[in-house]
Amino acid sequence: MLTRFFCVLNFFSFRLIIVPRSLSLSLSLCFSLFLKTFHISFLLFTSFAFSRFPSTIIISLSPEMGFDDFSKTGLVLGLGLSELADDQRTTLKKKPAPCSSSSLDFEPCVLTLGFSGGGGDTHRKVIDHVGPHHLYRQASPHSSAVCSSFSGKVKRERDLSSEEVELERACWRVSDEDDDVCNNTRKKLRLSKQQSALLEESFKQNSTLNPKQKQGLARQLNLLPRQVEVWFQNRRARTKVKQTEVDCELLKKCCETLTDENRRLQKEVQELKAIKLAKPVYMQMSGATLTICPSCERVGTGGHGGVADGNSNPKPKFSMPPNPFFYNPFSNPSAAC
DNA sequence: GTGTACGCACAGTTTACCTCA
DNA sequence: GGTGAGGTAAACTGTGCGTAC
Repeated sequence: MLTRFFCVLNFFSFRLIIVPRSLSLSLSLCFSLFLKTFHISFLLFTSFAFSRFPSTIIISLSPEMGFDDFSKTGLVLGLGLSELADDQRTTLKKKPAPCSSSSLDFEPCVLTLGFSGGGGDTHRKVIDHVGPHHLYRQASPHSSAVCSSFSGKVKRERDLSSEEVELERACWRVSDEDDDVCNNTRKKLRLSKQQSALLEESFKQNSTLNPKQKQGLARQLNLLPRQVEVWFQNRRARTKVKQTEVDCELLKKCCETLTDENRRLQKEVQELKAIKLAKPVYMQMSGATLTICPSCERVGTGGHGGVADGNSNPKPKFSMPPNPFFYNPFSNPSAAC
């Protein structure tokens, strides 16, 4: 229904305009909160939030203010309802939205709050973006990160039609830096060798940073504290992965050693069983101590020659351990591996 | 004691960028 | 030189935990 009618609703000083959705575009309703001199006027205007389009083009339809007024510095609060294309639905199914509408296939809530900068020096900062199923806290330090909260879901949907590309180009283009905002690209920082070396050095000293250290390091490296924080997080993760790989290799070796040991012991058991069947007299010898030579794996009651040979040797050269021996690779890894 | 807000660390994921066949 | 595969690492998201109020 919304796609077929143009509806204007007046509420006191507010004007709500519902614009028909065209092509694969979606409709969003945006609230603009303008801070003017000592009074606040609310504007309600519509915007198109193209379903395949990460940025929201806001068209001011206020009777009191034109687009120029809108571009003045102020707060912009946008609330959008965007209908999803089929492929987007598929994408979203990967991360099911608890509040998704099954019948309308609307992203139930797209809320943005930010500053609308004026003229050629716009400094917009999206504070929060409430997506269809979660709240994004926008903490990215870059101006290019203004749209980065959209980058996760929306960037996968960047196969825009030519029409939409043209519209995308028409979006806020204020400075070179903000081109990234329009293009919705996430520029990736590449740390210099010096920066990496210093970070590594700091990491060796301490794998975690307190806020003061973080600030100091960031200043020293000419980076943002957030970037230093992220680097340390990723570095810790890499360390853990490496350590896990080392542990895995160790366990593999232990497993191999234990398998060999098990094979040897089973063989030993078989031999003992065979000896028991062949010479049951051993078991009838009172006071005799059954011993095994670990090197030649022969059974005896005393000396290395096996059965006591008549020479009274009070102390056998080898004997079974008094208690069963359970190997623990963790308590004694070096012995087995 | 309980609820809330905040900060931090971590696991997992995404993605820009690089290397190499 | 162009290209795709795979790897690396910066950045992001969600979650859990501790702490202060």
